[in-house]
Parts: sequence; structure tokens; C-alpha cells
Amino acid sequence: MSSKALTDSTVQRLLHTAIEVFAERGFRATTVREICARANVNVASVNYYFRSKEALYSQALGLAIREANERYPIAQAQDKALPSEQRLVLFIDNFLHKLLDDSHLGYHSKLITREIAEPTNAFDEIIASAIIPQFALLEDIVRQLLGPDAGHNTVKRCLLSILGQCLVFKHSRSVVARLHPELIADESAIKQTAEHIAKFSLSALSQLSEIRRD
Amino acid sequence: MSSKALTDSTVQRLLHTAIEVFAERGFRATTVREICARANVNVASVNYYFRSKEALYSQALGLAIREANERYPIAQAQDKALPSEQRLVLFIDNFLHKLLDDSHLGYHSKLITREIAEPTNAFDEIIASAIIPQFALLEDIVRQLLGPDAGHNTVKRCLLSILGQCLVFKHSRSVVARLHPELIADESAIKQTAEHIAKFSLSALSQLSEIRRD
DNA sequence: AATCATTTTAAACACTTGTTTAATACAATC
DNA sequence: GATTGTATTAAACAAGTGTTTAAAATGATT
Repeated sequence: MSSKALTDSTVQRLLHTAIEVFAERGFRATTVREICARANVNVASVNYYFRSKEALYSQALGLAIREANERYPIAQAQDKALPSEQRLVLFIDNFLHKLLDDSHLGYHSKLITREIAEPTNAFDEIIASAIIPQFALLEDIVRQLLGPDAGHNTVKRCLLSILGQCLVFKHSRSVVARLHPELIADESAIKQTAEHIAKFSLSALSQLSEIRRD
Repeated sequence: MSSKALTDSTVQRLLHTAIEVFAERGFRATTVREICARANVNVASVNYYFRSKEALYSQALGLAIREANERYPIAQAQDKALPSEQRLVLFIDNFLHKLLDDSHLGYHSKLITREIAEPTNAFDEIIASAIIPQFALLEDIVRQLLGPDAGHNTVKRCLLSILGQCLVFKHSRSVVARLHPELIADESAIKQTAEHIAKFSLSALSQLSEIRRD
């Protein structure tokens, strides 16, 4: 494969279409033919440019992670000069928008959360490039909010409490859309939801930091 | 189909095997042949007893919901004589155990959360018999904890904050198992996690109830 | 024991799957 | 402009899909 493949329109179209279809249907339920039909390329192209359906999936997943991180950089929340409370608000707002962005990234986060829910061989890639950085950043923030006396497991559980509050809107989106659509109706609703999660979590964290360690 | 079908061993084996395989692979990626092989019945049985693969899925889903509700009844948390704080603890403990039970119900909750993540035609069944009752019960508890002045959207968002903290252990189980396996290692770890979620949420709710409405 | 409806079975159906092939089209280099 | 390496195409491949069929096995009723 020549080096111009990076800008090759066929390869690019295949990758981005693959992100869409794999996100919609999952790996096994996705057919190579559907990807090719949507991308307007011949069926054989998948095995010509990538070696197999699985290799295409792996590459598409990697691209999805990179593009998601480009579009929603966590730089703001990383600024250690800011007060921890504000950094938490920034993190949650960023994370929630990344999850609920339909315009461009809906497929990216869907594909990523799908891989998490049902890991394939590409799972290690996800862990290393999409999960661990987020975990580390949030852990940094939470540790500061809880104070130095907080036990290891307490910190971990608080991380998951915060992430879970965000992720529920992705994983159970169908339920939210059915029962409480107004919570994710538009940009301002998402922002309010992010503020709620931040307030909810900050209340809990401040109270936990007063009490004890484990 | 005769009425004895209810106790027919072939039908029963098909249904329970279907719960397993559909939970593992999802609807489209599941093959009728694999279900039949695991259940030790002929391939044609699916179309003989149920009319199609889709009908089998629908029936299996309904059975999963019924069995999950039987095994983890929410009766305790419904007891209005108990203080709201304790009812919340009971609810979370029950819900988390239901989600993380591997011995019998792992497949049931997996199938249910999968249907939520990727709704099929059977989605309405899930909403009505598995979601709404849980939502209503938790809403009752949360409303008492927040007081009568709490706004509608605040209540809803608090519901999702609590449910999300539990669900993350199911949806992102692969990540938790990889990065923080000790949090769900055994029965006592799960209990501690449930206690954390309850404490975390009660702290937040008590603080929110002091402040304001929306 | 014979009859009958029900259940189980192996085989086949038509269709879709990922992948391969071999022929064609294209575009740059000499 | 012929040559050569790359890209695209239609067609075919073997394996797997849900479903149907028609024959065989089963078990209860007469």
C-alpha cells in the first residue's frame, strides 16, 4: 500500500463509513456490503485496502478514538491552576457533550461505548487511548477534592459514580429519550444536565471529604 | 400449540438457552443453530414452537424480565413505613445485585440492558415491565428525600444520577474488571460498592434539598 | 393393536455472509 | 505512446443464515 493511502478518498470514505455502520450495528451484525454500499465503493475494496473486515474494524475504532479526542480535547480540565471544583465542572461538561454529540461524534462515542460493552480483540486499544487518560485526569481532580486522607477504593468508587452519571445518558439513551426527552432535548438542556451532575457530585464529594477514609 | 407447552421441556430449554445466547451475542449475531445446539434440540424446533427467531427473542426477553423480577423483588424498598434513607439503600443494593449477579441472572440483566442499548421491536415490553416500575419506585423515594419543593427536572436528573452509578458497573464492566477489579470481586465488595453509591447519593440529595428548586 | 394428533428429525430451500479471483480501467514514468 | 504499477470492477466461491418441508418417531385414545 502506497503512502498516499492516508489521503486516498476511497480509504477515507471506507473508514468513516465503517465507523458509522459498526457503531449502528456492532461488529458481527455489520456487513461489509453495507459499508461498501454506503461508501459507494466496490465490495472487494475492504479486502484490498484492509486485509479483512476485522482489520477494518480495528482501524476504524482507532480513528474514532483519535477524532473524538481531537474534537473534544480535555486541555481545559487539565489546567491545574484552576480550582478543582471548576475543573470537575469542565470535565463533566466535556465528557457529556462528547457522549451526546450527534452532529459529528455520535457514531464515535457509540462505537467506543459499544466496544466497552462487548469487547473484541481491539479492546486493548480502547483502554489505552480512550479510557486511561480520562480516568487519570478525573482521578487527579477527585483526589484533590477528597483530600489526602481519602482511601484508594473511595477515590475509585467516586470516579465511577461521576462517570456513571454521564454514561447513563449514552447507554440508556433510548430510555431517557422515551421517558424524559426534555433532559437531552437540545444544547442548553445538556448543559443543565451537566451542571446537575457536577453539583450532585460536588455535594457528595465535599461531604465525603469531611467524614473519613476507608 | 397445546397448553402443556408451558411445562414442555423442549420449549423451556429453548427459552432459557435463548436468554443466554441472545445476551452473549445480541439478536442479529445470534444464530438459531447455536441456540438449538446448546439446547440439544433440532433446528426446526424454533420455527415449530415459536414462529420465528424474532418471536423467540421476544418471548425470551419477556421471560428474562419476569424471572429477574421474581428473583430480586423490590418489596423491601417499597415499604413506606421505612425511612426514605433506608429505602434508598435497599433499592440500590437490590438493583446493583440484580445487575452483577452472575450465578443465575447475569444473562437476564445483560439481555435487558442490551435491549436498552439497542432497542428492537420488543423495546416497549422492556419499558413497561422492567423500567417504569423501577423508575416509579425510585422516584417515590427520591421525591421524599428532596422534599416537596423539588422541581420536576431535578427529581428526574437525580433518578438518573443514582441509576447511572449502578449501571456503569454493568455497561462498563469490562473496564472495571480491567482497571479496578477489586470493586466487584465478590459479594462483600459489591455490598461495599452499593453502600458507597447510597452514601454518595444521600449526601448529594440532602445537600440539594437544602438549596432550592428549579 | 390401530388410529390419531403431536413432536422430532434430516434434508433441502433460497438468501446472505466474508473473501478471492481475474479481468479491466487508470495514471504515472520512460 | 507503450509500459508498468496501482485501483476498481463484476463475478464467483465456500460457508453460514433463517425457514420450510415431508417423513419418521412418539404417545395418548379408542
